[in-house]
Formats: sequence, C-alpha cells, structure tokens
Amino acid sequence: MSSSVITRFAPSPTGFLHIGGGRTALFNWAYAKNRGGKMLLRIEDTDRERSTPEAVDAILDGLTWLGLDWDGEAVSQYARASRHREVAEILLAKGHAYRCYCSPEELQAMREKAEAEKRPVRYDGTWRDRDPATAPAGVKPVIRFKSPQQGETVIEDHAQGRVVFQNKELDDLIILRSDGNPTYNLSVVVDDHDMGVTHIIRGVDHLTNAARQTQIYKAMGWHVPEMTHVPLIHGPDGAKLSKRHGALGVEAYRAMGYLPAAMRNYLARLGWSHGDDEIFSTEQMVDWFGLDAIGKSPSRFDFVKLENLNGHYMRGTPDAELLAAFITFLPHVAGGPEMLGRIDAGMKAKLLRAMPGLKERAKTLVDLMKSAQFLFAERPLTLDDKARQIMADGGVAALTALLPVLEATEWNVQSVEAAVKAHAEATGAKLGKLAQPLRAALTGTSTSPGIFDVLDVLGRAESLNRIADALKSG
RNA sequence: GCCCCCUUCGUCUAGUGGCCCAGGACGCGGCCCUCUCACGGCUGAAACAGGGGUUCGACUCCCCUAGGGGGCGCCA
Repeated sequence: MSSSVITRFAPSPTGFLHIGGGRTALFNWAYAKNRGGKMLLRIEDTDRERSTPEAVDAILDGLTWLGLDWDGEAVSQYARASRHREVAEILLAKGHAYRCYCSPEELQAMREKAEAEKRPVRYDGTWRDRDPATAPAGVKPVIRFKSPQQGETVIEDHAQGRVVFQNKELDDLIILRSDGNPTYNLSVVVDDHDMGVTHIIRGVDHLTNAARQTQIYKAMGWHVPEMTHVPLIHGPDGAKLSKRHGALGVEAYRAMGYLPAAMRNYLARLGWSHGDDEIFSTEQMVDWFGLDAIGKSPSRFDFVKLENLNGHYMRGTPDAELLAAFITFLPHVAGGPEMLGRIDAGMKAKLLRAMPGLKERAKTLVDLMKSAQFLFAERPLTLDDKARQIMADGGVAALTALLPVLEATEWNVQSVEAAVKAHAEATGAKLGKLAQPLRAALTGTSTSPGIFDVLDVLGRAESLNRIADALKSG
C-alpha cells in the first residue's frame, strides 16, 4: 500500500474557492480516484494576517458543492509550524541555511536598486558567507535557504515536460521569518513530505516554486514528489482572472443555477481532454483521467459552453432528482427563499408533473425558476407585453369561441388536445392561432411548455378561470 | 528588466512525420420538425501566429521573430 497515490489540494484561506482552485481540486481528486489513492486537504493558513475561518468554511462548502471529497480531516498548516521550525533548524545545522540580518527596508532598497539598474531582482547573498559574529545587535534574523549557485535544477513535469532552471537564477529564499514563523516554500515541502504526498498537482503559477522546493527536498535528502503544473484559466476576454475581474467563487456558479455534475464535466474539459469526448459522467472522467493528457496552454472560461452543457445535464436528470436539486438551489438565489416558502406538497406535485416540459427548455436552474413562474402566479395574472399583444391580435376572439368548447371537455391532456384541435379544424384556424392566446392567458407570457401540458398541470378550474380573467380584462 | 512557459476554427480542444487540402464540441448561418420557446435532425462558413531550417514528406522536430501568460515578497 506504500506505493499508492496520495495527492493533495492546498488552498490558502484568504477568500472564496475560485474556479481555478476548483479545477485544481477536481484534477487532484480525479487522479487520486483513478489510481485508487487518496486526496488530502491542507489549508495553507500560515499567513495569519489574511487567513480567516470564514474563508476556510467557504472553501470546504465549495468543494462539497462540487461533489469533491477528501480523505481524513483537513490539515491546518499553521498548526504544524513547530515542525517547520524544526526542519529549518536542521537545514541550518546541515549548512543548507543561514541567518540573515538584513532588514525589510534594506531588502526593499536592494530590490529597487536592482530594478533601477535593470538587473535581475534577487537577494544578493549578503549574509550567505558573512561571519555571524558580525551580526548587528538587537536585530532578529530570518533564516534563508542556501540555494546552490551552480548547476541546474530540473523539473520533470507531467504537464509542462522537462523544465530547466539555472541555479544562479534562484536566490536564497527566506524559509523562517524573523518572528520565527515558517514561509510557504518551507512549509509546503515539509508538509508534503510528512503527509506522504506522491503527486503534486497545482497551477503553473507555482512552477518557479517547484524548483526552489526541489532544492529543499534535495537538501533534506527527501524524495521529490511527481509534479504536474496545470495552465491557468483566464476570463472570457483572455485577461487574467482576478478578484476584480471575473473571478467568481464556486458558490456564485451555484447561484447562477449550474449543476455540480455539469460543472465537473466543464472544468474537466478545460486543460484536459480524452480524445473527442465532450460529455461524460464523473465515473468516466475518473476512469479516463491521467496527468499526461493535461495541456500546456491557458484556456478561457466560456459561459456559453458551460450553459449548453448544463442544459444537457438538466434534461438528462430524472424529474424527481432535478426537482430536489431545484429545491436545494432556491435558498442561494434572489427570490428563491420566497418561492421555496410556497412549495408545499401540492406545488411539488405540480412541479414534478410540469418538469418534463420545463427542463426541456431550461439551461440553468435559474431558467427553471423563471419558467415555472406561471405555476405560482395568482389570479388575475398580469400579462407581459407580448402576451397582451397576442390577446389584442385576435386572441380575445379566439378564446371567446374556444372557452365553451373547453368547458364541455373532459380534463386530461388527450381529450383537451383533441378538443382544441377539432375546434381549430372546424373553424379553419391554425392551431397556433389558438395555442398562443391560450398560452398568453394561462401563463401571462408568450413562451411555455406545450400548451396542453400547461392546461393539464393547471387543472380545469384554474385554467378556465385564467381564460375568463383574460377575456374580462381584454 | 531577468527567468520559465504557451501559440490549431470566435471559444474549448483532437492531432505525437505521411491516416489531415486538419476531426469533434460550443457559438454562428441555412433547412427540416413545430402550438410558442427550447430540444432534435440535416447542412454550411470558420484554424495549424509569421519567417527560416531538418526531411522524400511537416500541424507535428530545430532556430528566430511577434503576440500572450506565469514568476521574480519576512503572500500563498
């Protein structure tokens, strides 16, 4: 079992789970499942200033909504700080690290000077070889990693291929802050090692870190995990996704009415592919998923395609299941709680009955909410502009003639349909001349599921009354 | 500025030297179905960033240019 795969998703709790993070989690999850391994969850909360418990909750909630689970408890990186310090001390003892007494101001000046002189911005190694005895009094030092100055560090990356960094390009990074707290690159290495992580899958923005981390692994004599750096997801316009530009938390996608299964399918196709397959179940994804089919170029997020995919999933979801999803969705959308409050057993039955016609026309749960509106409407209905136009353009006359026919008809889909069609034939009118006015009167709009289904779901009394209402006000 | 990476239809992508005058999907146009809107079916337009090589033969390999992205914190 020691050879089994262990991946991890390691978000920092400084905000919601954004779409790129969601995909990274999905890839880690899918790979672990594919290999019969485990996916661990580690919260990278060593930045005490910016980490919040609310963000941790939001991330967990986002993952759960996406349908991604993890093995064991979520690990707090901050809780492991003493172990990180211990490793920093070991590195120090082994001569792979040293104390640096430069102040933040000096470092800032160093950076600015380098920038002004158009030189690479790096730590100059001032304290690398200086005698600690010359240390200024009263200054709390940081510990820096003594990075190799010659040779190269190679990453054999499953997505990026072989990436070579010249060691001279990598400066001596701080691994322990002057307040004794570890920094990211140290913590990650220690945790991934201690947690037995075999495969690291994360965004390419970590590629340079991968080189630095590799050096730390080697200095400790530890085995370096397999690496996969996934290209980033950009906004629809190709610009980088950022908090003020299009980056949404996964809960925003929930509020937009997307189904988790559709989300997973869509995200899987961003940067990963399996031949020409576009629509596949999560089981198939797990079955097919592999690191070497991950591409190298960034992709754009395309809402139109997501919407189309979501429509597929909506139509493919059994009515009762979709109704359940709809009900759990309502609390998350504007106007949803109000609608939810009006869903009793009777309304549930109506929704279920109307679902085949409703879901056929909806791309999102928000669409479903809108198109189901007519079931909730109370008499007398307010007609929208198009509906009113239909009534004005002969609708009133058509319904006036049709009403007695309906009143005399047995109420079920078949007989109502037969009656309306017979009436159309008898009067020489096209079915549309009757269906549209009916739709206007019954739903207050010009679009809806098949009109005979509407008649059926609404029931005889309600249907007849709505028609009478429309005739009165028309 | 320095380092690393990327570049196939508008978008997501297939393609690993000949199967490709480049395939699929979304979107877009047309037609059909039709009580509206959708769905569905058929059909059409639409791409190998540019330039050099290598090779009998390049979307596929190499180099250069251009464009794009990522990184360069006592953030993660």
